Amino acid sequence: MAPPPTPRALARARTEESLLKLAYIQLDEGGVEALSLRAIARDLGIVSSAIYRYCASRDALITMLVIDAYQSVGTAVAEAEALLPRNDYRGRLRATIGAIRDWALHCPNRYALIYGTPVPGYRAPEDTIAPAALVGETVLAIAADLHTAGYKPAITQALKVAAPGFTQLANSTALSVPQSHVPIVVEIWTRMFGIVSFELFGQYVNVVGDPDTYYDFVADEMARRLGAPVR
Amino acid sequence: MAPPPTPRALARARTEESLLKLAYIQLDEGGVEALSLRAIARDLGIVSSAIYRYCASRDALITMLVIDAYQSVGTAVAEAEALLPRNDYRGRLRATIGAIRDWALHCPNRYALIYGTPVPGYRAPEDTIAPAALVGETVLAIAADLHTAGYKPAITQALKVAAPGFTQLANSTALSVPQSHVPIVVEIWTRMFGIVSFELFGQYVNVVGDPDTYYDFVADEMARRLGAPVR
DNA sequence: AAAATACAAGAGCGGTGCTCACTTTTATGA
DNA sequence: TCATAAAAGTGAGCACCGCTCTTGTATTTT
Repeated sequence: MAPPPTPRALARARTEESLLKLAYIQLDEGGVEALSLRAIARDLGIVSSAIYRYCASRDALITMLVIDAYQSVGTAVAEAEALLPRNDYRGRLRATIGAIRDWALHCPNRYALIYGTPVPGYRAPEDTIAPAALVGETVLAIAADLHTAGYKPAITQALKVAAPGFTQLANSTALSVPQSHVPIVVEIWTRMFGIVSFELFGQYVNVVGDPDTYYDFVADEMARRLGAPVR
Repeated sequence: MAPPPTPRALARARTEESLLKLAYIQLDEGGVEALSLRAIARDLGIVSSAIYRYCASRDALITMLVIDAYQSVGTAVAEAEALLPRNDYRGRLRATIGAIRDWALHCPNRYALIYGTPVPGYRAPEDTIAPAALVGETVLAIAADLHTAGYKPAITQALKVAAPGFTQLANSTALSVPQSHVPIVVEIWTRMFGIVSFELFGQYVNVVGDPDTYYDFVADEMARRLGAPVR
């Protein structure tokens, strides 16, 4: 079925790979703004106009990086969270936010790319939706396990908050989370990135003196919020 | 004491004002990326190099806009929150996050400027610290009033989270908030911007179906978190 | 009135994204 | 096998950007 790849196809694959690698170097070193197709072409040993054989536009390049970044952080989170015993709910939450944080500190510009200001004029294409849901899925799984184990969050009112995406996710992944818990999951999911963003974007400078302790603090709060037993 | 302003000084003041006005138009219409000193010079009827008489660099321009934006949102929040009865804590929290949200939706690019990705290479100068604290001050005041009124948040553990900035703020403004409540204030303050950022930056697309209800929901949660009586 | 200061102009440097006409290389089907 | 089509690469060019530097002019200040 698969015909042997022609030399040209191989060369293209190599070039595309190098292109992405160079793009990441630029991104990591100087943020989105530093992304320059001309510079990539130069490093690729190619004339500036030839780069458009491999990349329709600067925005297209950014989209590739966005998707890749979502997958990267999603995987990092899933792996970190998977290391903990399933019934250590607080630990799993701590691992989740900790993995987000570590990933973000490790490649801040990639984090900013997906959780910071959307790049101007750039509308996220459909392709980014699925990978963007990865971390939410992890949180949802923790909530589902809690529910299965019989732990209940303190739902003090029956506010019907429509959360179509997460509800759909819960259904499609066969995670058993009651409808009424979904907004809480959205809340927790939001809080995780809110905290990491504030730390990374400098809002915590002179505000939070000891981030590690603070992360422990908020992880406990999240666990409590979801009804998990806390040490 | 004030010598009569010379014609030249008047002209300069006028030019500086127009410059800022034009900068805001660019910012509002196209985001930070659209900020172009050359374009401003053009609109100002001035040659491109002459703009540097009024603005040391593009970064300097951005700094002006950043400070102004912090003050703008801080004022909007303070005014909205001031309208509510002092003992309607839940309402005050709702008004605070609501004002942030309204302001952000009204001028999304200004919001992104201060709460989104820090602009590349740009380090926030000292001048931005004070105005950046305005919203935090409002939240702190609500917490202080709650404390004075005898309401207590559920502090379940004596986690010592250093929050120098807020603590200092509490002292300097003579707001009576016990040390142990400060991390909770930081948490609430973070949550507010986390939610607005997620909405504004598109993370809630296909996730939160009804933002208004969701904001009501989270405001209740914040009130409860701070120990306020909820309807 | 003279000297110092502020403002404006214009040319220029090196950089960007992107297009277009063109040549060269590679793959494929008659 | 060989012509033809498709893909890759070239180089010139357009319109923009931030920023610098020199030169000339207008306004203040001494």
